[in-house]
Parts: sequence; structure tokens; C-alpha cells
Amino acid sequence: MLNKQEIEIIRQFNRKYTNTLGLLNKRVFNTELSFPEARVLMSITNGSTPMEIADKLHLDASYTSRIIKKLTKLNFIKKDVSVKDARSKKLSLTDSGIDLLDKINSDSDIQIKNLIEDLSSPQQQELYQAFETINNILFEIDGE
Amino acid sequence: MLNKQEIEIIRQFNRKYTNTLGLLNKRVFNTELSFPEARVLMSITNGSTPMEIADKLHLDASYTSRIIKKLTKLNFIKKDVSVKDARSKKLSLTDSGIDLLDKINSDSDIQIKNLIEDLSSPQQQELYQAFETINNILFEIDGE
DNA sequence: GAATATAATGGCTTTTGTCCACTAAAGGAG
DNA sequence: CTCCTTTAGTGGACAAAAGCCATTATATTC
Repeated sequence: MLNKQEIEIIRQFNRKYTNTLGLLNKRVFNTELSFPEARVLMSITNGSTPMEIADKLHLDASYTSRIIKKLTKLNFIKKDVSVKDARSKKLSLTDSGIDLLDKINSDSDIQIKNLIEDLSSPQQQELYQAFETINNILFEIDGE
Repeated sequence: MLNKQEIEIIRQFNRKYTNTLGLLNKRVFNTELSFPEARVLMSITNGSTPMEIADKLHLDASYTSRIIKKLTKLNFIKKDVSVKDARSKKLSLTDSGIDLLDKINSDSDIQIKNLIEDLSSPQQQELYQAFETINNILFEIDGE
């Protein structure tokens, strides 16, 4: 087990990265959507159910439902009743939802580039490796 | 500059770590304080001014003021008028604020330990190194 | 087929955060 | 020094984000 100083380094990271993510997620994308709404949109893959989204993002079912309702009204996603389970809905992005997602993704890429642009190339590589390491260890990669 | 796949790894980290931090910060400590209140408490060092806290945590001045008011009422911090600038307040923790901070710190340590306890010892070390690397590169260490 | 569980949703409330106006005190510029 | 502008802190009003609970409709289990 890590010692006290090592744990403290991780906690220090958490505190600072809370700030960083807070800032990144504030300058929300195209201002078309709020951050939680964008998060939901980004997490929808073809056939996702509202429950799956709520579980994945750790959102309340009710809150998730409202966000999905709004995204549907804005015509970014559509809801079809599941064939297998009439209680459940199958979500998917509309064409304009796909467009928006593309926009969000490219804007997010730019944010990341801004974050690292002042670093030297070796530092950027080292930073990238570190993120990849954490992804691998903590999130066992792949499973987006 | 990093390429598209590398940027995507960082974005993937951000998405997943948003979840992680969301969970860590939800099971808030002793439930005595909310997460933003705990954040403010943790950021107070002897002589901090409300403005400094607001800047550091990227909080609205008004919101910060209210949190400080509550922490003062709960007797975790105290406010003294600055000698140099009568508009400004100098904040410091009371004894019971120090106690609470200790409790929060030890609880936070436990959370981190839980997060990594299932990993092998080499993995924990690798993970720690990665966090340290990011701290160094992105936050230029030290400056808590 | 009755009891139980689950998905989605709406109403209501709380928490979190923003905006604006106001007070009091500094900090110039003349 | 006096006027003008700026800054620190605060409260009121409000908006956004998130959670809780009840309800409906459908599945599942016994």
C-alpha cells in the first residue's frame, strides 16, 4: 500500500484536477447544451436506455429522464420503445445530434490542446503517457 | 503537438475521472459539510482572504461569502478585519475547524486507499508515479 | 393470477451557483 | 485635501443543477 506522502500526492492531484475539470466543463461547448446535457448526449450509443445512461454517469433517474426529454425536444436524440421491453426506451442520436456531437468533440479537442500547448513536446508526451497509464490501471482501458 | 488519438486518450481520462471525482466528492466526508463547504474549509490557510479563496476555487464572490458565513457560524473558522485593509477579512481555522479538517483529511485518505486497494503493489506504484508526473507537469508541483 | 420488481416520468424540494446592487474602504489624479 | 474610480465583502433575488418521492405501466416471479 502507498504511504501517506504518496496518498497525499494523489489527493493533491484530485483537488487540482477538480479545478481543471470544473473550468473545462464550464466553458461549455457551443452553449447550446449545459454540461450535464452534453455529458448525456456524449454517452448515448445506439440503443442505450435511459437507465444505462443514468448508471454510467451516476445521475438520478428522474434527472436523466428530464435531460433526455429536453434532448429529444431539441431533436438531438430520439426515443423508440423497446421491442423486448415496453417499459424501456431505446435511445439514438439524430443526424443533428451526430452533428452536434462532432462539434462538441472537436471543441473538446481544442480545449485539451490549449491546456497543453505551452508545454514542450517531450513534456506533452510524458503527460500523455501518464494519462494513458491511469486509464489502463484504473479504468482498464477500452470499455468506453 | 499530440495527435488525435493521444488527445482522445486524455479526453477519455477526463470523462472517466469526472465520474470518479463525482463519486469521491459525493460520499462527502462527515456529512457535517457539503462538498463546496469542505472545499472552502480545506483551502483556508492562516490569513487567507475571501477573495483569495474565491479566486483559487473559481467560485463566485457572493457564493464564497455565504459559505464563509456559514463556516463562521458553525465555528470552524473565524474572520478578523485586516489591519492593512479595513475592507478585507483575514480568515483562519478555529480549533474545531482544525479538528474537522483532520477528520476530512483522514477520511479522504481512506477513500483513496479504497480506490487502489485491489491493485497490485507495482500497479499502485505505477499509478502513483503517473499522478505525480501530471502534478509536476500540469501544476508545477509544490504550490498547494 | 397475485405479488413483487423495474423503467420511465412528473411534481416538489434542496443544493449549488449567478447576477446585481449596495456599503465601506482604498487608491489615485489633480 | 477632494473628487473619481476601483476593490472587498455582503445580501437579495433568481436560475440552474440535482435529488427525493410517488405514480404509471410493464415485466418477472412465485
